[in-house]
Amino acid sequence: MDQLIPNQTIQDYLKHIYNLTQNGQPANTNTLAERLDLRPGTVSEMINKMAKLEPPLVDHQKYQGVRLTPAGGKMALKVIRRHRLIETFLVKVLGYSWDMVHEEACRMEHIVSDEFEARIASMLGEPSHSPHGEPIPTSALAMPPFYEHTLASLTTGQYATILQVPDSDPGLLRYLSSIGFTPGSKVTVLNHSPFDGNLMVTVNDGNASHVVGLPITSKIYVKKMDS
Amino acid sequence: MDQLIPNQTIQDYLKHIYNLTQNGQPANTNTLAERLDLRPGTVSEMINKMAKLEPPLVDHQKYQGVRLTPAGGKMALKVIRRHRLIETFLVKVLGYSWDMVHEEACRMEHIVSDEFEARIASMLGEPSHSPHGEPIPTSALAMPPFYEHTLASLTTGQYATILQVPDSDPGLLRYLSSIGFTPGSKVTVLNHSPFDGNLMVTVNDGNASHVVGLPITSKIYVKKMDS
DNA sequence: AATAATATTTAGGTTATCCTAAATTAATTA
DNA sequence: TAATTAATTTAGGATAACCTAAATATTATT
Repeated sequence: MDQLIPNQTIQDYLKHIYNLTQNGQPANTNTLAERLDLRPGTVSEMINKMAKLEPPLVDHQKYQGVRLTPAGGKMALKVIRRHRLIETFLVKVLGYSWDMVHEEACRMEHIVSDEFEARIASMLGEPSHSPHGEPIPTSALAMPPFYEHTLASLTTGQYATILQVPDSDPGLLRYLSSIGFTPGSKVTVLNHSPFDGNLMVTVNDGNASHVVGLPITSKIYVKKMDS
Repeated sequence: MDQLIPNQTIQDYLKHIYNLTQNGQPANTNTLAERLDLRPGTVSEMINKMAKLEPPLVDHQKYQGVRLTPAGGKMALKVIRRHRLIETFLVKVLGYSWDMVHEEACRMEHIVSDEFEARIASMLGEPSHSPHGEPIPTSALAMPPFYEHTLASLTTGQYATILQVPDSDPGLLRYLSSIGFTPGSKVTVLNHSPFDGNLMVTVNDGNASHVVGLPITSKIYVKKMDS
């Protein structure tokens, strides 16, 4: 399996294409370029190269965006598994705070061995989710089902348990933990503002209430509870 | 400190120049090329570039070999510290066998953060030596003194405690542990053969004896005991 | 449907790191 | 010391991954 994994650059492309195609749509060049912090021309070139590898890692017809082939999908899941296992490892074993693990995992994911991956997974008890609640593909590269509902879909009076928060913005993660928004927390919507989408919520039935906007609530996945 | 560390290629040059200049002699291009698995022309070029960085990392006059500058020496020690800390971590925390850690450490040493280095060092109790007995520079980058005597310097009847074995050859490491040659073991020389340098030894006063040649004994450092 | 706006690709160029092979310098031997 | 051998450097090139800017295709708007 190791020898099938291509270089770091391509691994990053695979990860981002995977994320961008989760909605069923192909990933487009510009969005990919933005995520990778590269210029569109560079991405266009590399996509072409990835489509010509043997086996091809992506499906691509000119101007029509890009999708992962089965081979590309496997490799993407392998990288994602490593990333999330490493994040979990850094928090649980080395005591990192959850806002400091993403960057470190982004570097480590490309260079650790299968051995390292297997050892930390075993030490952690084959975890199914990262500290941010992101699902970890199994060692057979099966991805757990995605969560359906975001916090943004709740309305006044409803409550829910937080399942997953976005992992890559340290400032946001520090803010979320400061208001108690961590996987497992129960949030109750005191008020849903229909025009701007803001939610006023309490966490774990506490006294403090917080107003949180759509850019945040639309990226937090929850399990809805009866209300 | 982090921003002073140059890229992976240069880190590897620094490490090898450090090792090759321990005897007081400058490192020469061909030896360096061999260690780095590159062609001499490539090394010559890169040495030149490293000498022109600001601050320069190496001293070099044409045809006269290369030495580290104080800046280069610090960086070399930083990389060596990381390498040996990571080896220790892999053995002590993740349960690797000592023959499997070198390669993994060679990749990890270039990408982990100061944070990672500090956390594993603290978790391990600021270790002074790797599992192979190699000294670990302190966080202030002070290198413990080198060991003076190798196993090859013992003669018939002498005995000694093993302090350090070479870390990078997995096959050799498996052989060494199979005969009990690990740091802390006591070896007694039953016979020293003056022509070929072979030593016949027992380990920890056991029954079995082993004949070990110069290529091995000259790379194992020991503490001589009274004989 | 024609035009304007946007997205994508292509063309030509840069830099880092490697290579081989030729040229040069240093070291060794006759 | 001259000639030979060995080590080192230089010259010229290759490749991967990036860039900018121009060209082209698609999509949206009038």
